[in-house]
Amino acid sequence: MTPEQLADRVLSWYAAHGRDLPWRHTRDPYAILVSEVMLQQTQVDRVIERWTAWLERWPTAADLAAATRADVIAAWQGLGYNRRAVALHEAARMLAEQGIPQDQAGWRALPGVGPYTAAAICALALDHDVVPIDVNVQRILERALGATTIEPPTGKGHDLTQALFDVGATLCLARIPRCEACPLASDCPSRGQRYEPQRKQSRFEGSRRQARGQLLDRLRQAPIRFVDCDAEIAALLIKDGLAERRGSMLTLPQ
DNA sequence: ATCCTGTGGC
DNA sequence: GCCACGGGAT
Repeated sequence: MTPEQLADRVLSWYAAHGRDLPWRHTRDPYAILVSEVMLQQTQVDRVIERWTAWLERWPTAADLAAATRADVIAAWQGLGYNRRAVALHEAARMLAEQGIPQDQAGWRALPGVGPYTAAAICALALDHDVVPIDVNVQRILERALGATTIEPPTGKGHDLTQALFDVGATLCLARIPRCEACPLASDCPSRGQRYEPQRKQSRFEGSRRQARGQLLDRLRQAPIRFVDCDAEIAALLIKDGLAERRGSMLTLPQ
């Protein structure tokens, strides 16, 4: 199968079976940025309501830039990878001050925006003909083409990106793909194959990760006396901009 | 127990 | 290149 055929079939499938997600109703770069940062390592179902509420509370980059960091961190509760909240807040300040970047390099200059997110924003908000490669898109391309990138047909970068996300999320699953429903199956060399998990995740119970999360949750409720917390864990939060020491107290920043 | 639309620090 | 970074769902 050629890349052109793949794009064709995925786009046809998407027209009939694509998901209707709230951030697909906007082209506002700030709103797309919020969705992409939330979606980094976080599943769609958990992001939908949080994105909607976030955009209601802070509709523009200037609105988010004007918020306190403490409020932004508090609003991130439950989304995980809390550094993203600090990065997004700082990114909003840069957007409010410097305007909207028009290319991937410009977006890469924002904290929390790496190669994937920069490409995604350019494809989805700026309508550039690029396809961001995340693990899901990479999986589809490797299985179907033996390739790691794809050049979208002119004018189709935006739709092909959304279409590949949906194929990856609903059909070309990591372990057990649903080839019987996949528009690529008839010409996919990997059709019918199963895959073993390769990633082993360390235990969460009793981990430093858990301790971090618990301390941050306490800070979200109220400042605490420094002596009442594990200094090593507090130092980790401070290093990431998630907490600060004020006298004898540990608080959310600002 | 395993999965999940990455980024940044070293 | 390797590692830390959350938390919910299944």
